Amino acid sequence: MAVTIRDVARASGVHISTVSRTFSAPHLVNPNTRSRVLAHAEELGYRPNRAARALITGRTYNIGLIVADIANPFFPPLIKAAESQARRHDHHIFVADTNEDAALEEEVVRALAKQVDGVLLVSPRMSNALIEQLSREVPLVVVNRQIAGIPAVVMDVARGARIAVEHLTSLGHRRIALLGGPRGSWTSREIRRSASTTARTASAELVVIGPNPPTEVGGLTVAQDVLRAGATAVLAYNDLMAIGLIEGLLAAGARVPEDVSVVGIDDIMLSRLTRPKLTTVATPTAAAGRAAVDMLLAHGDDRRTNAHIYLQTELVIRDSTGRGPGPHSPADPGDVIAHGGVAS
Amino acid sequence: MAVTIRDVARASGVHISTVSRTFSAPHLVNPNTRSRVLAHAEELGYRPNRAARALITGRTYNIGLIVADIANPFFPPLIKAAESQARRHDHHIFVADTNEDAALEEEVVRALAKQVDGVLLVSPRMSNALIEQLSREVPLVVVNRQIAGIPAVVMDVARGARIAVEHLTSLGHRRIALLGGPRGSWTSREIRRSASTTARTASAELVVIGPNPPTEVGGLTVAQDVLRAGATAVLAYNDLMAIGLIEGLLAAGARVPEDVSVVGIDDIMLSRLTRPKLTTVATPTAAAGRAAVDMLLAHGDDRRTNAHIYLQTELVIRDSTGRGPGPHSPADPGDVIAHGGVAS
DNA sequence: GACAGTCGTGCAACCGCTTGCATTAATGGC
DNA sequence: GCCATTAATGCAAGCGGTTGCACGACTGTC
Repeated sequence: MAVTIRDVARASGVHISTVSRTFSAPHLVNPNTRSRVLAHAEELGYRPNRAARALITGRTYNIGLIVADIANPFFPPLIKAAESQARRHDHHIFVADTNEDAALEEEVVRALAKQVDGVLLVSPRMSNALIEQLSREVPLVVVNRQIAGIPAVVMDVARGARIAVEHLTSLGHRRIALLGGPRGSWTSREIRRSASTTARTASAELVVIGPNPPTEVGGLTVAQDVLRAGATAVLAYNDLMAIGLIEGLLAAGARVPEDVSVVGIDDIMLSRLTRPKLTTVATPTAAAGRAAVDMLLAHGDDRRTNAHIYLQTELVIRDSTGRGPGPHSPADPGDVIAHGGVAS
Repeated sequence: MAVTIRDVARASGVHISTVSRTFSAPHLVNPNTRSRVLAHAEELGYRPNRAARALITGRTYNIGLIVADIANPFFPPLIKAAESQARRHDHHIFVADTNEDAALEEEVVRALAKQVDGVLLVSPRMSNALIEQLSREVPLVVVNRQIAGIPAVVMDVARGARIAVEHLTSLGHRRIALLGGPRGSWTSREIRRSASTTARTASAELVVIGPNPPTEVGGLTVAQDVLRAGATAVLAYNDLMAIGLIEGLLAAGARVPEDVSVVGIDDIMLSRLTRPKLTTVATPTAAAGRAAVDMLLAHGDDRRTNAHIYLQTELVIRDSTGRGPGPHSPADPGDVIAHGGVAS
């Protein structure tokens, strides 16, 4: 049915190895022969069968991309960027969704391992030990996680959280709630660590609420907890939770930002469109997707490198944050950036 | 490096064909042998190489999923549902993004054709003729398009558009703008056709503006055109455009819905969160993703079937629509449904 | 004109697995 | 106790490519 290398060879009157070389080692074949073969290949609509090629070369030209939840708006820009970058290098992308389930992550990596050149693990929920083990079975690049010996692309959320908390304390907030993310999230731990340190430095209190599911509902359901805790400002694990929280706060009769200030993280598209518009820490998701693909393709088979790429985050101040009860200091304009560049 | 069928055969003391049958035709092997082989396979961490299997069986257990724009919030729920349904049947999903480019669609289908069992073409921008031609090279299921002989999953946007326009005319709107979608979109044509007929029946005027890019910016930039056209109500090709339009209208000093009513299509997550909350036609995207996968797996190799699955759409009335200048009739409560079920 | 070097091509093994056929052993009917 | 079945396994070809090696035809050198 499908046209194979043999059909092209027959049509061109050469051996299949010559056809093969025409595509994978053109310099080895006589220019005349080459153009004749190419003409026949074109005419017949021949495309090399990648699976067959992979069988012998070991390179599939496929990449696995594993995310916790495709429908979480944080991921699509990353997926899109990764896919486009991969295709630029003639690779295809398998996308898999693990529903925030660590066990499923492992299973999917294993299932994909044989048919990809590597796997991009975005915001994994697995343990470090398991990731290290898997990286022995298939080249891995993790995004939003730091593990010694595993190539990684990390967005500097620690800095983002610091600046967000500084923003809040400078507005006079003295009691800040932190909405934690899902269990197993490295990012969530980083945020917590950094926010905690920063709050202490500014002699503000940090009340941690969580872990929570990283969704709108996750934010909505803790609105009461936030009010009960007496916090006048909140830093949420991500924008979705922040937006859900705002909904919950408004429903409970609290005003945002007059009564409670809310800061999200990620700067998803949504955040510009809600009312009030969300103040948030922008993370360069598209850049992360591209960088992760580049890293995977660059490192190829030499696993266990210490290459880490750091991407900068920035505070985008919109309408969901305002004055708190305490004295406020003038904001440092250097930290406020409207549109983000990327540093490595 | 990787463990192959030979390693398992050696460990179990049987021929590789017995190992092969243990996995692909278990009834042909003695239960004792089978469990011994399975034990050794498990111990060694053996997983059959799918590429090698595909080479001989012709089945890859992979599916291609091609969308115009992963970052457009309409698609992720569909991708997520398709991926999960595919995995339920032990298939993996290649996701490709074509940036709304018809030529790229063709290229991607061809590139993927050899390594998938079929391709899901979601909201394709290609011509029917090209789709028919491609369907001869690889099994195809189209979503949101009707082509004779090609299996399809279509959301009944015609009915959705009809009910949306009826909603507007019953509120007293007599001059309605329709924001068209991208060139090549079957859905856009369906909406236009249906809206046009419905408007005529209600003796309202329909002003078509477009084609437009199906994005927030696409809606934002035509706000002036809408006002200039003197329309008091708008039906947009999708929610993203509707939301952009509302932004544009508000920026231009028009109130929504007091001065202009706006209806979107899709009911993306965003639409519940903007202010005003968007009235929109809900399309069952997740169900479409599942149905498309089921269809592809069911039809297998018998291309050219006429199987079409129709999914129902529903009007969700929120806050972006209100009274128009003309006389209004009471809304038909039967058409107003808050949460959607799915019919086939 | 003999010889070494280069270039272009063919040959055949092989990647990991499936599968039709052959082979062997065990079973049951008479 | 013999023969026909049936069950379980082995054998080997082949899926569509790639690649090390061998070989023949030129080329240039002395």
